[in-house]
Amino acid sequence: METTWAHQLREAGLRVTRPRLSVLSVLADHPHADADAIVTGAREQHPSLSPQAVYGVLKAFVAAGIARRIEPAGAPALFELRVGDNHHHLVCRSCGAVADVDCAVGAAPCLSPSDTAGFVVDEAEVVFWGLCSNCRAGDRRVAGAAAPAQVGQHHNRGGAGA
Amino acid sequence: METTWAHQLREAGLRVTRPRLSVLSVLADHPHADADAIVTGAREQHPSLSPQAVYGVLKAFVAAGIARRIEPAGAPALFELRVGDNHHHLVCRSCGAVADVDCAVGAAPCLSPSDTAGFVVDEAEVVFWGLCSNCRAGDRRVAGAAAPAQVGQHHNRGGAGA
DNA sequence: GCTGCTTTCTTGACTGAGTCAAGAAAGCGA
DNA sequence: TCGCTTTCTTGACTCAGTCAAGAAAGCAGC
Repeated sequence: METTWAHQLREAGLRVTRPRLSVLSVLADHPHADADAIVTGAREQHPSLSPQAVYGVLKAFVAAGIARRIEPAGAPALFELRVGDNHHHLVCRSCGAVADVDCAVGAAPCLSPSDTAGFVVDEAEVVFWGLCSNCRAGDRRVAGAAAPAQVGQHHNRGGAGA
Repeated sequence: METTWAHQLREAGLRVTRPRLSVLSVLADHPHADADAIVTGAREQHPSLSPQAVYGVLKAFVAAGIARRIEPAGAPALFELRVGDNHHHLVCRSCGAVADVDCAVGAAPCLSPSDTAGFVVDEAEVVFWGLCSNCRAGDRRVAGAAAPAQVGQHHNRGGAGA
């Protein structure tokens, strides 16, 4: 496994280091982890890892196109390895869980705003807000509680709706 | 004009105060202003206004449904008075300018992800990233710059392109 | 128009996410 | 294995936004 990561890093012109491999494996396990969760996870393999190193690693990954940064309103940035396909996200208002959705309405649907106001659009980012199945069940009791907690691991690739 | 604002505030069950009227008029002039810009603008009418007061006012407005808060990735939150219609936004990667777009593909298109992964979706938020006409003109000189960089502080507000 | 209660604003301290910089450590090519 | 370059560690810092307590202002009733 790590051999694969190492290969990917080299492909991207990055050096292969323990922190980077740790971060990659955390991202593979937790597809929508925030920086803090990544630090925690990566420390299992590399206990001395500093948060700043993780920020640096993530920035390098994003710059190299290995990872993608998503920033749901009101929550810290999340990172995912799935890049290159134009997929979107479902975010739970209650627990902050994030799930992937393949492009919403057909081919590259979202790239067609009705009026571009002179903009040249190169990407459409869609966030679907709602409640995940867990919170729907729980929310009847808790009603509104549960802060924008972190990163449900629940992800599920939608079956290529497009 | 201000009479209208006052009326709207009362309708929403809020007291009519100078800070609130100032913020409302700034929002009317600058449809996608961030908190800082609002403070600056509102101080023209109310020089002693504190940033915290503005945060409080904005929070009250959002809670009352008078204003809406939008948070493009990598930029401070923006506020707009246009609420109640499900419109979306065009954001310029280079200067951070924001323009409104009416709902993208017909009726309430975006509310139909291909696979909801168990989520109950109640809102779809769409952000179109690209370059505004100003930056396209300028960018030919600056070339490669304007990477997925961070939505600089320069907002060019003003009528937001449109 | 005045009084008193309640909401709102001002002041100041604080939190959390993320950045910047300098020196130490580690990776890679020869 | 050597030496150069990149990356990591440590620590200070910025910026957006929140929290709390007391002062000021708005509104309803008289």
